[in-house]
Order: sequence, then C-alpha cells, then structure tokens
Amino acid sequence: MNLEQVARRAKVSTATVSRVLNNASVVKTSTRARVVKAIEELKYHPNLHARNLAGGKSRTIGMIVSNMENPFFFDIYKTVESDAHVAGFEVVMANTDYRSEQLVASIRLMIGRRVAGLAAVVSEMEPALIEELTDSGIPVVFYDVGTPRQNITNIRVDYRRGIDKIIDYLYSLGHRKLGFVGHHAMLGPINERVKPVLDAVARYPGLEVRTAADADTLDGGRLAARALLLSGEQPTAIVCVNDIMAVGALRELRERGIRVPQDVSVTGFDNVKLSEFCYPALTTVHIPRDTIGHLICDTLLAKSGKTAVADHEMVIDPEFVLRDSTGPAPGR
Amino acid sequence: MNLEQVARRAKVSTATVSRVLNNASVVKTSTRARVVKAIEELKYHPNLHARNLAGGKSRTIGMIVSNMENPFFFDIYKTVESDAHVAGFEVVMANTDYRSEQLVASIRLMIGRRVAGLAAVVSEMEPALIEELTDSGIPVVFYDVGTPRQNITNIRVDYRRGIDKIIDYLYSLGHRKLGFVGHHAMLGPINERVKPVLDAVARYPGLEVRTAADADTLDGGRLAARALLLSGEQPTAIVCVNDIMAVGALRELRERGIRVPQDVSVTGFDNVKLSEFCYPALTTVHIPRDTIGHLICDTLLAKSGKTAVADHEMVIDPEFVLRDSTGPAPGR
DNA sequence: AATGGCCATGTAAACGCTATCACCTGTCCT
DNA sequence: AGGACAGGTGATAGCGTTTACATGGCCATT
Repeated sequence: MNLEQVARRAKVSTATVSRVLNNASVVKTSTRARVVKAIEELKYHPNLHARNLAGGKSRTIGMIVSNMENPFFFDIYKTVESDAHVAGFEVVMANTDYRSEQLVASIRLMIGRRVAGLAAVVSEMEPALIEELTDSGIPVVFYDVGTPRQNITNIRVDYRRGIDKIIDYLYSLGHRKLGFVGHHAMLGPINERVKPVLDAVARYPGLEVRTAADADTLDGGRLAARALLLSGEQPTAIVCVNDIMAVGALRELRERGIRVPQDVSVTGFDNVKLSEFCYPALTTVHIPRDTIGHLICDTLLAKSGKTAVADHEMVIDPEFVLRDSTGPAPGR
Repeated sequence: MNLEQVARRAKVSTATVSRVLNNASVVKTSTRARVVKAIEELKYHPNLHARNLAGGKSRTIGMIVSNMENPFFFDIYKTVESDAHVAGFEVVMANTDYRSEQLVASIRLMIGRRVAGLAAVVSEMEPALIEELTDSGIPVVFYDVGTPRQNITNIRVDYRRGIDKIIDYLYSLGHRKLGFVGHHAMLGPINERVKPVLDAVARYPGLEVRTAADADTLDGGRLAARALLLSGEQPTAIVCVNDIMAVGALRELRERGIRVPQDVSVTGFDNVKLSEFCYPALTTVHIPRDTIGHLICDTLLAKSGKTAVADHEMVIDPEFVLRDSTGPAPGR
C-alpha cells in the first residue's frame, strides 16, 4: 500500500513511481504504463500526509466561518471552493458557531495543517490570535474583522452604508419607531453592527430604535422579534441584521396576526436566496458573496504564488433591494 | 518551527517534547514546564502531517455530502461534528454537488488523508467506488445507498413509508391528481425516490401522478412546480421530494395566485427547520437528522476503536408532521 | 556495598513520500 | 573514434513526528 510496493511490482524505483504520480513528463510512455497498471492493480492511494511532509507545500486552503447554518457563509464557501478547485487546491472548512474557543481550536488546526492560505469569515477575532496568524506566515484574508498586516488582507463590507440606505428608506415612508434584531455575536457596548444603526437613527429627528438580540438562526430571529414586540411600544418597522433572522421575525409577526408590511415593515440584510422565497419577500441589502469569494481566492492563491494582489484592504458597497416586506408606516 | 528547535531551547530531546505534546504523564513537572515555555515562546505548532505519518493514525473522520446547500445535510454534519469533537476527532467535509466526478475525487481525497472513518451521505454511489472503499479498509457508513459489507455500515430511512403516509393522507382529503417534484439526482428509469411514489399511487383507484425534476434548490423546486403547472391538468396536490424544493414550489404557486392549501396542497420531506418558517408552514415528514448523525459517529468511532456497533444496517422510520400547507381537495 | 527496579530522559529507526544528484544509455557532432 | 549531450532512471537524503529501545540516576531491598 505504499510507493515501494508499487515500485517493486512495476519493476522500477520509487522515484519513478513518484514521477508518474506527479505527471513529470520525463517518464517514458511504456514505463509509465507499467506503473499505472501496478497502481491500479494494487489500488494504491498516495498518502497525502507523507506527500505534504516531503513536499513542504500544501495545496489546501482553509476557511473558517462563524455559522455555516446561515446560507450567507455557505455561498462564500461555495465560490471559494469552486475557484480553488480550478487552481488545483482543496479547501477545508471549519465552523466556529460563534464560539471563541472553537475559533482558537480551528485556527490552530489550520496552522497545524500548514494550509497554503486561510480565509477567516468570522465576526470576532482576538488580537492574540491575529498575532499568532501573522507569525505563522500563512497568507490570511479576514472578512469584516481586524486590520491589514504583513500577510493579512482585509475584505469588508460597508455595513454602515447598507444600514443607512435601509433607514433612509424607512424614514421616508414615515416610520419613526424602529426595532433592531441582532445576534449575540454582536453584543457589547459599541458594536460593529449596532453602532451604525444607532448613528443613522440619531441623524433623524423623532426617530427612535429599540434593540434585541438572539442566536443567528431562524428561531433566534423569531425570539428577538418577540422580545421587541413584548417590551414597550410596538415598532412600525423591524430592521434585522440579516435575512435569516428576518425570516424568523416574519414568522413571529405572522403568528401574532400582525400583517407585513401593512402593520409592520421588516428588512433583512445579505440578500440570501431565501429572502426571495419567504413571504412576504424581503426588502434587503445585497452583499455579493460571489465577489467576496473570488476576492478571497485571488488573494490567497496569488500570495501563495507570486506577487501580492491589488491592495491589502478592499471594501464592498452593498446595494439596496426593494421587495414586499416594507411599506408606508401605518396611518400615513 | 519544529520539534528539534523546541527541544534545543528547552534543553531536552525531541522525544520529551513529543511526550509533552501528547500528554504522556511520565514527564517530570519541571521539565514539562520548561518545554511548555519553549513551545509558547517559539509559537510552535506541531505539523499535523508529520504527526499522522509517524503515528499512523488519524483522528479525523471524513464526511461527504451531496448538497450542503440543503440544511438537511448540514444538520447531519453538525451533529456528527459535535459528537466527533467530544471524542477528540476532527471532521473534514466534502460537498459533491451531485456531481459524480466530484464524488470520486472526494473519496480518493479522503482515502489519501487516511481518515479514521468516512460517512457518505450521498445519493448515488457506483459499485466500483464501493469496491475501492472496501479495499481501503476504512470504516464507512453509507446513508441511503449501497449495501452492508465488510467494513461498511448502512443507515437508511424508510422513504417508502414516509411517502405512503403522505399519499394516504392526501388521498383521504380527496386529492386525485398529484404532482411530484423531485431532483435531478433521481432521474433514470426506476428511482429510489420516484418508485415509492408511483407504487403508492398505484394502490389507489383513480389516483394519478405527474412528475417533474430539477435542481435540489429553492429555484429548482420553483422551476419543477412551474413545469408541473404548465403541462397538462393542474394537480390538486404537489408532493415534493424535500422541504427545500417544496418552499420553491410554494413561491411559484404564490406568484401565480394559486392559494395553498385552498387551491393546491403542498407537502415537503425532511422536516427541516425552514419548513416551520415558510408560509404556509409545510406538512412534511420528519427525518431525525440528529439520530442519523449520532448513529454515524457511534459506528465510525466504535469501529476505529474496539468492537463493532449493533448491526450493519439500520433503518429509520419517518414520522408524519401535519401543518398548514395541506387541506381538502378543492370542491370537496 | 552490591543488586534490582523504577522513573525520567535520550537515541535512533521508522512513517511514505519528494527532490537532488548521479548514473547509464544512446545519438549526434567534430 | 571520442566526446558532449540529453533523456530516462535509480539511490538516497531529507521532511517533522512518534515510538520502541537503551541509558542513567536514584532509592529500596538484601
């Protein structure tokens, strides 16, 4: 089951078998045929660990995401994987579920695997970990977190602009009492996701917002919406941190007999496929996951190859998408 | 960045460092402390490839799924991963997207990685591949495909019973013209998924069914439903191969102004979380993904350990779940 | 004081590959 | 005829670990 046995059977040296395996074209056709035959007869599968060890290089890129359950992350993963395959790379994925111990474990794992590049599409990242990654020398792309460094490239979405577009629109429809549904990963005094909402709200006279947070799932969205509805005055619009939670909110409203958008408007974020399929279809903001995926791959593969790609930081401007879940504030 | 450097720095041999890394308790506390210090100072991360090579064992289990986009697969993955972590194993996932070349590549990859166990949750599997896996000696669990062998365990869902329950119910509500929405992976003369539908239909006098197939996605469901609606007489009920496609179908009906369930009933399969959150909530059949995940892990981890678990084949009986997407046939 | 054991550690041989270098044939030149 | 050269192949030294096996203290036993 190893090179040597194949070599013996094909009556060549292990070096030659290795050449055949790696498509080095120097092997004579007849020899190659003998080797291939031996490989098949023995059902030989090269040991990837040995290969990586000996070769020193990895042809694998790692990707760490916060919550694969949210199609947003999967969409990115999918385009990264497909780009990577084209370039002859594999990608191994790790899901942290927003747990920071899991993040640490995943990063260590990826370093241990000596991946050729690492994409971290996660919402939180401690400085110590960033340090660890910097020192590892592995090319890294962060999405939405951290700052550019030596071997670290950043891709971020102008979340603030997206929120502004949503709030502008809702304000223009007469909404004055807003609710914001976020997820737990964004708790804390001043959060990347909540702050823009608060700031946008502050720009308009008479505009108010209350926030609630829960898990980044359908159920979480539902629960957060319920919390909003149960505490204080009913908002006329609920702004959600992403589409999944918005779909959860939609259900809570429906079951309470609150009509969307007649009684309450709801907005999502990301423009995940599901946002078109839920009822009513979500007004949301489009984040181009495919672009993000391509950017990640280009960066990682270019770095592991020759020169650095464009810049160390790129920001994406999201686009407003109007659908059926929003309408004029009631009584207007 | 390797064992030797750490050893040098801690003034011990590489063997001792290795012992520290592997928690062998024979190391004197003071020595251990020195080594740990050196490891941290050097930010040393053991090379997993070298480890696997030298150790011969892998502590990684592989999982291959057809379509990670469908939450059904993700749910299984998630419980497998969590069980595996508890046992100190990693899991690497591969997504085939229903492409058989990709399946072949993924299997080869897993064998190359010398995984400690492999879960194949895919819809098609050529005999040659099964052969390859058998020979590899890796413990394998198949979901819904193949037959038990030497090192192969099977888990299957009694799909037929699930379908029977759905069709019985629809028939009792007066439905006589059915539509079936399937996905491409199940094309071909007699299919595992279509056959039970045809058989069930054949049992009832006056019951008819037309089928359509498309991709296993929200869009696919929508398109397949459209095909059903556009060709021939409008069915009074649409049975879908899974929840995702059913949600797609729901949208198509909604946009055509066809009311569910007043005009047309719709059923799903799997009882994915989304089936509660779509509108109307889907009548479906529950497949316990967590049970499947546990079964997979138990089997794989037990095998790689000591004795074999229970049997070589286990079948799961799905449960009918009544919600709002089904009702009496129109005019009855 | 010599013997035996047991702990803690060191030495070195795998593990299965890749990659460098050396070697051997022939060809083709001069 | 004698080299230079190139294409094809073999030998072998790593790659970074783990894991026997060997070694050396040190204490308890006789």
